[in-house]
Amino acid sequence: MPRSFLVKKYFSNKKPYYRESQLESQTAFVPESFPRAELPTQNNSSALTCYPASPLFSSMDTLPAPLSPVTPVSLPPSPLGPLDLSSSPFSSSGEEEEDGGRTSDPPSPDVIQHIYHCLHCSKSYNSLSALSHHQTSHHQFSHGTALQQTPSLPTEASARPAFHCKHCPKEYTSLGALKMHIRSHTLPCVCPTCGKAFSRPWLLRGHIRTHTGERPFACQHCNRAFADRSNLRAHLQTHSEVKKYQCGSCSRTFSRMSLLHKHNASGCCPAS
DNA sequence: CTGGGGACGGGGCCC
DNA sequence: TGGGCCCCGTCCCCA
Repeated sequence: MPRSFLVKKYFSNKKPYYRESQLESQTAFVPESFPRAELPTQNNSSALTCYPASPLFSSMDTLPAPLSPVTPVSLPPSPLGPLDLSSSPFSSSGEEEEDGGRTSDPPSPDVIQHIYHCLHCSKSYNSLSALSHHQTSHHQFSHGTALQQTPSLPTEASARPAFHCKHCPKEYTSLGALKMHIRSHTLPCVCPTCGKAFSRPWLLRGHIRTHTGERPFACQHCNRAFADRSNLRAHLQTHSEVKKYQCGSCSRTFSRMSLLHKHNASGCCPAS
């Protein structure tokens, strides 16, 4: 089960897998559908090239105190109006970095959109007033019901803000989560050896181990060592009599979820 | 086909 | 608030 607690996934869960052939073509691992995720290439020859403070996020860091979408008063048309992410280096021209202070450019509400969801139904609105207007219909309706556990009058607190990613359909309940997610599109951390880009520095460090051969995670039970802690954890399962993932039908255990899935797919548990 | 390893993505937690 | 790390998970490859 994915641990995507905060994200709604509307499309395939298939994750990008970067083949060796893609590594050879350094542009291949930047999905073309995300044109902003262009790799900074000029500094690739430097030691460890990572751009955690890319102008994109600098822009986001300079956000005014986040205007809560549930603020009951004077909600601007775009809660993130001053935010201009279009001036990121991932836009068509990095020269537009200097554009950060310009006010002529409209904000980019398509980068981060605040959507006000009705808690009573699935409808969404881009303004609190529209949501409030809509929710009056629920208010009127609830008067005729016996439901008393929730306030019949819609409150601002019931308007749940959502932060939408421009690059994909995902939405998040916090700006921080969205910013973290956006890194998976911008891929600011670039391997100096092969040019492969990663969303986070520690992912890059793990990748660099594939070049250096470093394996800091040693198994206590055998002489194997791993570059990745998760792989060590999976390996430790092989030393266990009773493995972590158990078939619900035959009680057979497996070291990995994927093996259990394969087992189920093979027909042991057709019902489940 | 199965089991295991390699590589990596991503959200949550902690500092 | 952001970075580092943890944990869980997936996908692919190979023996």
